[in-house]
Amino acid sequence: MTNITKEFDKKEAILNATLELISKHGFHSSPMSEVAKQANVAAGTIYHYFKSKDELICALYVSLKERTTTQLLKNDDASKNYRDRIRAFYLQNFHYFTKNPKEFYFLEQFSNSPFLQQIPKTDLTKLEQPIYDFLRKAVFTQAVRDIPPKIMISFVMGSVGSLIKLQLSGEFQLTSSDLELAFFTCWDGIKKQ
Amino acid sequence: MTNITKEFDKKEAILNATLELISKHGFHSSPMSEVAKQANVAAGTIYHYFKSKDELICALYVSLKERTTTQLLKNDDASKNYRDRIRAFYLQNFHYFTKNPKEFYFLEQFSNSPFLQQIPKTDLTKLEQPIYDFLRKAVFTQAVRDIPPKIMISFVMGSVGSLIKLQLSGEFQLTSSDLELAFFTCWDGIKKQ
Amino acid sequence: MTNITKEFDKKEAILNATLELISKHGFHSSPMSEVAKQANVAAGTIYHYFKSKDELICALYVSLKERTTTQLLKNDDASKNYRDRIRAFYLQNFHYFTKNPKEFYFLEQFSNSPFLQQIPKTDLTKLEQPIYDFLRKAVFTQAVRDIPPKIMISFVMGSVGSLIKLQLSGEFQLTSSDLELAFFTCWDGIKKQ
Amino acid sequence: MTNITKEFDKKEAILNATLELISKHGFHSSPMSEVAKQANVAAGTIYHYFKSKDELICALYVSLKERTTTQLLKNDDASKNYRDRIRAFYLQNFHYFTKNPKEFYFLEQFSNSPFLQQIPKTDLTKLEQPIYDFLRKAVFTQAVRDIPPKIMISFVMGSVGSLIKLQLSGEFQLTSSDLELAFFTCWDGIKKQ
DNA sequence: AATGAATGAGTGTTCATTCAT
DNA sequence: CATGAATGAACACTCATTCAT
Repeated sequence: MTNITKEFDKKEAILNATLELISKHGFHSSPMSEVAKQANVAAGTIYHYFKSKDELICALYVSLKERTTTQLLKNDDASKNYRDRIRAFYLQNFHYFTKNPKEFYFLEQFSNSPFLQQIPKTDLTKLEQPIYDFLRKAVFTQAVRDIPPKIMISFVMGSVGSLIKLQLSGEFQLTSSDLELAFFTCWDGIKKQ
Repeated sequence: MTNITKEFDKKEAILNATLELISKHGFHSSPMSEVAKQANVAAGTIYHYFKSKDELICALYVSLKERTTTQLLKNDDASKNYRDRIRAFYLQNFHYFTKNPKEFYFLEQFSNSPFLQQIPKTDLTKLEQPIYDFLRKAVFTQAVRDIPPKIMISFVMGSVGSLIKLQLSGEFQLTSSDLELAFFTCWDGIKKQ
Repeated sequence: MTNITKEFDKKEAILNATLELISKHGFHSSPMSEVAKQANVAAGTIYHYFKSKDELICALYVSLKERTTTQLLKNDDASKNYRDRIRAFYLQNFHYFTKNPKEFYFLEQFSNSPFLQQIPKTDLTKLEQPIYDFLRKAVFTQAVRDIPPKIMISFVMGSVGSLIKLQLSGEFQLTSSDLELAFFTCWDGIKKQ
Repeated sequence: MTNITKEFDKKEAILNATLELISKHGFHSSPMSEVAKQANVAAGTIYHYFKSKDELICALYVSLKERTTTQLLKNDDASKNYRDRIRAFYLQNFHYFTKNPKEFYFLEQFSNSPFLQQIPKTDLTKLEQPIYDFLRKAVFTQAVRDIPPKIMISFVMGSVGSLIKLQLSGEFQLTSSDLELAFFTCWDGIKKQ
């Protein structure tokens, strides 16, 4: 048990160190030796858990994507109407990432980089499935505007992602009523007209 | 004149080569030696025009940002109403970047990377000024919903950017009616309610 | 023990290689790649032991300075009179460096170069302390002419250094009686008049 | 005439710039491009006057050596006795170089570097001839101790050179009586005993 | 499993030198 | 004569990865 825990700790420590460094310094400027230092392990140890730097980075992406997806939907209450459910999702999205900027920065960097192509399409689909299902169902149950689900998702995620960037950039501090207003703007676009 | 043209050509060739490589392979995996090869110049020549790799990349960002900003607004017709003007901007945005994916990929990578912090805030403000002015005026003239301009811009740019990514990802080909629908979704969110 | 020896050997090998090359070819014309080759290590290995080329060169200077200072005084016999002690020091100086010309060439090059300024003053003082103490005591005990010790040291070291250069230049082979004569010349200058 | 003057000026400017840079930064860290900038000429222009960097550096050495040799002997008065003539030479040596530290630093760096080997032996001999002759004659006329002239010169030049270094190092400011004392020390060593 | 010294290919950059103008 | 853009070999240094311990 101790060993398993230790191993777990070590792998986790490496992933955390990678997140820490890449979110701050980018893929380049995050050498494995620094990751090792930050994780308090030897450089060689990383290669017990990950075949290469690329694989480490991709593993971190997958792991974060799973975690954040769960987090974004964790307050979802299927008994409520879609307006409230989407509102909760929208606000949770904003709050989770503004409270966890490292994860946001890493995910943004990754998904805008050629690294993304290293993740098999099927894996990507699976990772995005929960959110995709959530919003697609809203479309299919005619709770929102009749529009291809992919476009709907793209619209919602793009607008809230952009809002998070605005907040994290520090050039504009959103109040809770700003946030409410932002949600209205989104909702008024996607609701059944 | 010949000299000016030549110099211009060489600097331009380096910038183009950088765009080509980084949009495809990322900042890492785009060594200066490859940039030189692609631009048909000697490695050392790059350093006549740019002090370092970082500066080259930043210069490319500024140059692209200026060009694309102009492009996005080039069809703007102040005599029309804001709905039509914003629609034209929205569609032009989509068309320009889906036709110039390299520029889109580069700009996305750059603005999600720590490189962005190397651009002075004042320069960034200046670069975004035209689009900021355009949309802010829409708010101030009460042509659209009364919402902080920064949030409005973030909303519009985020949603269209996300749409461009969807199209470029290849997983969904938007028809022109899809696009029209997407604009409605955006417009219905931001119009005066 | 094996590890310690090995590590010691490698660091030592790098320092020796550096001495070899710089004494022969100067700071420029002694690339790190050549140092690596000469030391039978990989180029990168040098950077395990030294942060940069400058630091390697400075470390070599300090190490040589310590070693040679010890060597120059190793035959000193405090029970003898100062004339004999200084004579022994003078001759030992000549013999040590004419037998170890690489060390002489390196030290001369270094201490006449801007590199010297990279060594903190306090470190320099400490390195020169043993010889300074030796000659200063000769002044203070009134064994030699009453003259500021710094000037005395400068005089003695300058004259013997110059003699070593003459010998190493190959344009004049000093016999042992030449050497004795040279010491007389020095001694007659510094002795109590 | 204008052209000749100009050319002269330019060559001189290049030599001065080289002296300036190398005395301060060493051979390495004195790139030709900097020399050109400092001399207010184009990089290519240097190659009209000097075949290569090495040749430029050697030419500077020869030129400085000629100039300084003349300077060191310029106050020599053959009508005086050798004690006074050597004293004048000794003091002039000290004063000239403490007032022209760049020349001292350059000459020291050069003559302790492998560059020296690029100067043909015969040229070196010729350059040192005036001083050699001066001191050799003192030996031959039995004005000073009977000692091989080479050793005598080496002794005198070494001791005064070392004194100059002491002064320029800033760690000891010699008063004029210190200087006088230093000369006594030298003279008492070389005078007829 | 874990280490971290060692590797060496590869990187960004420099700089002596050339040559078209 | 003079320029300075252009060259590209060479340099200092980095860093993902390996492997003996």
